[in-house]
Amino acid sequence: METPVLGKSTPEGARDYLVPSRITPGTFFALPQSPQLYKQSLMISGFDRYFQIAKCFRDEDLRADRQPEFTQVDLELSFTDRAGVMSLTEKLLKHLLKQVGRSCTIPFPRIAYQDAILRFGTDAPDVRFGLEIEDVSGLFTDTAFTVFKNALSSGGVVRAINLKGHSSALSRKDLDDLTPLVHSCKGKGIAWIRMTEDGPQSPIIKYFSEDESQSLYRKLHAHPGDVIVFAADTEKIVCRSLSAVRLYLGRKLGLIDDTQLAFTWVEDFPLFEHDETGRTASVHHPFTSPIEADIHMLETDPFAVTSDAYDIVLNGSEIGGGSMRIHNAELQRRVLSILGIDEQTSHDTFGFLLEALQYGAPPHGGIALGVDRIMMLLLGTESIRDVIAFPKTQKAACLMTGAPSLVPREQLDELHIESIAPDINDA
RNA sequence: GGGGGUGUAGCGAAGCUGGUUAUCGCGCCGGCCUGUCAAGCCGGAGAUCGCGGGUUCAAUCCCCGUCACUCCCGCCA
Repeated sequence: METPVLGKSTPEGARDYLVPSRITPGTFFALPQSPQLYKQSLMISGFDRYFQIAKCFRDEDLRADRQPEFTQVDLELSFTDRAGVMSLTEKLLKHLLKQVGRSCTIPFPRIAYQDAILRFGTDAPDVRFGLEIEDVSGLFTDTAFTVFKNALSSGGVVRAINLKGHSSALSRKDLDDLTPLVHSCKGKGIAWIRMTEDGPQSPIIKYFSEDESQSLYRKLHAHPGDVIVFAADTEKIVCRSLSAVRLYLGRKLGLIDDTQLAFTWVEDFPLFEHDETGRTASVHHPFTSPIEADIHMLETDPFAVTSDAYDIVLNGSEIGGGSMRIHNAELQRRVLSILGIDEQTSHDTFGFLLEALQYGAPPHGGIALGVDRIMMLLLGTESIRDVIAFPKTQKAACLMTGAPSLVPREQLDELHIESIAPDINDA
């Protein structure tokens, strides 16, 4: 099934690519960030299966694994559930791997979002190696060590990784080299303790009480030959920092088997989060269903509500994500209302969906898999642009054709557009 | 918007602390040889060292600026 590319701009999610309408002055189409609303409409209208190899567009800054136009295998099923989508996806990927002479065992392991964040510091964990993170905040509630004390008293956390048995492989300089890495994650620094036969060596150990040290070693099962690294800050910064440290050291210590394909499901995401301005936003998108058991606390405790969404991760890269969708108009209204999207805006933007839901929609859900990222991982390349013909540069330009480019003023006039950018009309 | 890296022949790279004709591989051109199959041998062309400025007797190398590409943070699923 194919769906339109010229669609409607929606307030949620990434920045849209806009296309001006010549026929209706002053109005714009948006290129799809995903065919989400179309495929749901198809389910509601009675198609029980859908798939599409879909081009998607998101006007955000680029990364090694991200460019603004990309390709998804987009699929949706009615009368299914999370297990149904997961099972289908696993079979699809297994089949795909077979075609290219690789293999995997299904079902894939699953990890809850909160566990992923705690143990790996990220919702896209690379599970090919250990070096897992442990929370040690509880051991330092009354600590004299100001760095930990300040982090904890302002609501932060102290977490650590025990680099078991790697002490001899890590010089003092190696440990000091972690500092700039942590700085790049907005962290203030990183502390470490080296466990030796002659006792712990560390610039910070002198600030710990005997109790603190002992319970720390017990909790982390620390023995001579180990090195413990710490971060203390807000949870977000600690996770980001230790995740970066973990990956860096995993590579440096040669712990990552790059012939391995380690798939993981990440599930039980929260339904909502605070966006940068502190407002309530969808973690996934506004059509994601909460799990049945949490619906009752949507209004009373929205941030505790778990969503029926799932991501699939391969070797530490998110290669797809999906969810069960809301198939009830009333529930959809409640969620939009919690997101602060007023009745009028809901109606103007998603009215067609709300109306369709009213006629009785089947339970449905699906997933979208990132084709470019999967290709990148299967080929072992380091950039998504290695597997895209005519890729965009980091400034989202096409070097070969020179797009984007200036256009003659007449063309703008026809589209009822006037540019405020300097020199734009001199093409 | 912020931080880091890179820019040397068509392509991929080397060039230590500034010092005579900027090096190597692949490719290209010419010749020789050859039962080819990623051939071999000999010879050759090809570089405003991203661009602009500065320091210096002397700059690919140091400094400032600028452009491009790239990695990361913000942003994005």
